[in-house]
Amino acid sequence: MNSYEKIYDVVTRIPRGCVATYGQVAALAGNVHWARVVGYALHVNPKPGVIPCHRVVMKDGSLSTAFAFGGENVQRALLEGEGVPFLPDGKVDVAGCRWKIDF
DNA sequence: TTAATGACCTATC
DNA sequence: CGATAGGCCATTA
Repeated sequence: MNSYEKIYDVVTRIPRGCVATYGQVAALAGNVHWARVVGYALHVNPKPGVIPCHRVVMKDGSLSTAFAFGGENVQRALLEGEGVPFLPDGKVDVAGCRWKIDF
């Protein structure tokens, strides 16, 4: 589906050391209402290893607690490994690491 | 085609 | 601030 392709493309374009929210990815994909669809697309994750799902977080910076690809701690470790700072709340420092579109 | 599901977001109490 | 309800869209059965 083209919708998924767009979502995957956007997620793959997320630079290392940055995080994007579902809503933002959805907005970049073309529709802000695709927030749920983005989650669904990542849930299918037909291209593991190619799609950095760990860079996609909630609007608040929290990680996906419902269906982490292997555990929230793993996602946190991956992000930390890429240079993404974490807050004591266990959330990503979205305030300083939010993906900024570079046109 | 209809109904149900989902890794969301916003508003309200 | 925590919990609940509703809305949004695409995919699947």
